[in-house]
Amino acid sequence: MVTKQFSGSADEADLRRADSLAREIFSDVANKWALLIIEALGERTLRFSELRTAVEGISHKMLTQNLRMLERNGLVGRTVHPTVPPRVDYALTEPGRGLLVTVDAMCEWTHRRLADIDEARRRFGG
Amino acid sequence: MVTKQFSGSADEADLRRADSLAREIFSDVANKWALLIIEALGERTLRFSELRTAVEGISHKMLTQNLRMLERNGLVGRTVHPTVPPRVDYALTEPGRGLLVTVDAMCEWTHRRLADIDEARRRFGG
DNA sequence: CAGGATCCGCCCGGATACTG
DNA sequence: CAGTATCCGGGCGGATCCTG
Repeated sequence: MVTKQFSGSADEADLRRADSLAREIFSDVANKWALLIIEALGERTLRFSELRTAVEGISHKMLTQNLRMLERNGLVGRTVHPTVPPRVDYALTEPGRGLLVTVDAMCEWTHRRLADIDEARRRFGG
Repeated sequence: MVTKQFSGSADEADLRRADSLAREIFSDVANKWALLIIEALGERTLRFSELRTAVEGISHKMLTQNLRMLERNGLVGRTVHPTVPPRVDYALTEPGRGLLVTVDAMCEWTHRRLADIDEARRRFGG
C-alpha cells in the first residue's frame, strides 16, 4: 500500500492528511509523461525545446502541464534567463534526483525483461 | 531515455523493434493503477474482490482492464479454481516481483519526501 | 523561444445490467 | 464471485493562434 506506513503517537487527522497527500503525489508522479521527463532530465539540464525532442511524442501542452506539476512538487527547478530570445532551463532538484533513481531502476527493469515480456505476450495470444 | 540502451552488432530493424517494445511496456506499466495493483500483490496473493478493496478507489472496470494487461505482459499470474462460486487468485510472477522492487522504492521515496513536497507546494502557492 | 489560451474530438473510466 | 458488455459524460490531450 502507498498509505499507512506511519504509526505511532501522531494524531489520526494528521495520518489521514499524510495519506491523502501521499496518494496525491503518487497519482501525480506515476504517469508516463512525468516519468519520461524525469528520466530525460537525469542526464543533464535541458531547455524547453530540448525536452520537447528528448521526450519523444510529447505535445507542447503535456510538456508544460507536467513541468508545472513537477515544479509545484519541488522535483524540477526552473531557471529563466532574461535574454532575448528567452531561455529557460529545467533541472532536477535534489528530491527529484531521488525519484530519478527509482525511474532509472524501472527503465533498467524494462530492458532486462524485454525478451520475457515479448514471449509472454506471444503466449497470451496477440 | 527509455530507449537506445542497446548497442553493438545488432540489426537496425531489431533495435527499432526493441525500442518500440520498450516504450510500449513503459506506457503500460507507468500508470497509477497498474503500479498500485503490483504494490498490493506484493504482500500476498489476492482474489479479485480482495484487490478491489486493497486498491482503494479503483473501479471494477479499471481493475479487470489492468489485470488483463499485467497478465498479458506476464507480470501477474492468474489461477482459476473450478469451484462454485468461482475463485480466482492473482499473484506476481517472477518478472513481476522484479518490478515490485522498484515500485516499493517509489512508495518509500514518496513517504520520505512527503514533508519536502508539502512545503514545496506551499511555497509554489496553492 | 517559452508558454498561455482556446477550441474540440476522442477516449478514459464510471455506472449499470447481464452471464457463468 | 468473477467477468463481459454497453452506454455515456467529463476531461485528457492535440492543434492552433497569440503574446512577451
